[in-house]
Amino acid sequence: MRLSAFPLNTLRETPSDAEVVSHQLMLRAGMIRRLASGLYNWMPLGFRVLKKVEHIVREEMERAGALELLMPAVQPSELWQESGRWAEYGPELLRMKDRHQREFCFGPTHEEVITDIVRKELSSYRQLPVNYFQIQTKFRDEIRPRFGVMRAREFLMKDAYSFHLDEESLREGYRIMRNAYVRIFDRLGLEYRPVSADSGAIGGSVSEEFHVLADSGEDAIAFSDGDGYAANIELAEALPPSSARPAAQQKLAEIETPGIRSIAELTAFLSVEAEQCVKTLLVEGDESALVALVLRGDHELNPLKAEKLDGVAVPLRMADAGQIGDALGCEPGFIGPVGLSCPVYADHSALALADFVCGANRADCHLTGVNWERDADLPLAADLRNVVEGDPSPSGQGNLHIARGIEVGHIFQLGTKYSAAMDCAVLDENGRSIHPFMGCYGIGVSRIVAAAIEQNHDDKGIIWPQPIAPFEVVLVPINWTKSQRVRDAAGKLYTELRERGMDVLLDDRDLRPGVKFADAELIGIPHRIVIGDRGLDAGKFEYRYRRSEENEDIAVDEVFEKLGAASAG
RNA sequence: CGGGGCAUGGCGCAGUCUGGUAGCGCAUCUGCUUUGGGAGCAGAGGGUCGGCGGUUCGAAUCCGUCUGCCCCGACCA
Repeated sequence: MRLSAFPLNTLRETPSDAEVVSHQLMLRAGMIRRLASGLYNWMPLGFRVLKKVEHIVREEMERAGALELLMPAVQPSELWQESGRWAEYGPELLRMKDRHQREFCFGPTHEEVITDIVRKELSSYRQLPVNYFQIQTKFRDEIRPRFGVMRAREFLMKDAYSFHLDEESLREGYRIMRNAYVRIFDRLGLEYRPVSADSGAIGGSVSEEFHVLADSGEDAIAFSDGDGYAANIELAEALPPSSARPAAQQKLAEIETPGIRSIAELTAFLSVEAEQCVKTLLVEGDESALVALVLRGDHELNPLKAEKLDGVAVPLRMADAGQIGDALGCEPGFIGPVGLSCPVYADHSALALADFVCGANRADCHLTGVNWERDADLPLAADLRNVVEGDPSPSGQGNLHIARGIEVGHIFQLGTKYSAAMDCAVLDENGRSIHPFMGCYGIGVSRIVAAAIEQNHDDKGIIWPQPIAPFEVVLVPINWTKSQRVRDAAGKLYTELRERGMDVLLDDRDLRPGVKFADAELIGIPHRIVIGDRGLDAGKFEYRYRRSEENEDIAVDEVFEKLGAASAG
């Protein structure tokens, strides 16, 4: 591509409403333009990247034996009524009516449609297993779209659905998809991790997410330094402390703590460690009005774990100040486990404390020297907290570390939820009708583009991994308009590189070199070759790798070798 | 949905408090000079100041209303 024929609208200034670096750089590089909240135009430069990601995903899906098809983005409500999700799915589902007042939705996912296809098309176990996939625009009406295409409402997704005669076949199909995902993310050139994940309301037993590691990631993941254990922090189990609870030493005392509501304020006020304090959260119960959850002061509640406790309402709802006032006669900020009449769960770590500090269930008062059994009834023990850096791994090997990740893929063993609800059946070898076991496998194609930038950028701009770079190499001729030799040399190199199948960008604009360098760095082209009279005198081009700080003079006939070697590495 | 904020040329902003008919930087266009890290000079184009209504001799500015967008809220015990 000649840049003189490619409108490249780069911005020197950062648009004010872009918060994360990928969003800023995608706007500055002219890859995307916002159309409305959560809706983006993919400009030619950005679309090239999107297509490259899509291409790798498609190739590996096909290699794994999946069959590509295309389902409508708009789906009739009837199918969603059948699965029960028309009612279950909240306002994230964009619903609409056609001119005959029939209800439709813009598909956020396609389990219903694919199940409908399979029940109509397949009738024998001989046709299983099968895996269908599509790469298609999805819409989810996010509460708060943000971070550009990272959390957009409309986005490009690869979704695949497999159908199996039995669970063993499902596990095999899942394993094949998992391997395909590993190949995909390897090929994309990203640092990533597959982690165990919550299968949530969708059901099924096994589910893994693929995360691109980046400090700005919205998810926290925990992984062990002792073995391959890795899990979303939502799921990572916190093991109970190995040491027994120490004996009580202090007496119970009530102290005045006017206006001291948070653990941070309490530790400053009393000069105690957060680890010696306990916080008591009240959540709504499904039978009793409220349920108390007790955590060590330095720990965070894991809402997913709390939701799974008997007696806790789903979804988890924190009690508000009014409910707390009615039940305890005090405000939030002064709650403690002593003398509570509602069901109480305590995290293992909180339960292992002696002589701890907690709220007194009276305004502006806390208790010190509190001990379980002596002062407060022994609560039910549970794992309630998020794991923290250094916790022992639940795998029994090593300690946990916490990293941040961007979820770019999610694979599930679904089971028969949809095939049963929608009565999708085939005959098995005994002539009996069975509901196939299903797996589903998603990849956020457009999100991968943003995630790649989050992981690969510097203060000058994007640094594309070569497999998804919009162009692999940029040629920067110096003094293009005036120097015939530069034009000849650059033109020749451009043609030769293209003949070798490379994506080449020739910056033939009549601009000063500084502008061209800055643009090339901003849009993140991995390889740069500068062609100038100065170098041509010596029979050399100047080569620079995007990640490098230094130039390298290479002989004219070394270019192909250089780029070949660089692309291989 | 609740709280806060913003809306002025393609982008980033000033002007609003204190009403007098719109300005700066970047970008764009023309000419000349310049050509190894976002050039210089000279000139030019582009804005119903988000919409509607009101107050006023006069509104970007004051009042009301609507719309759009952004941020925070889901860990407070």
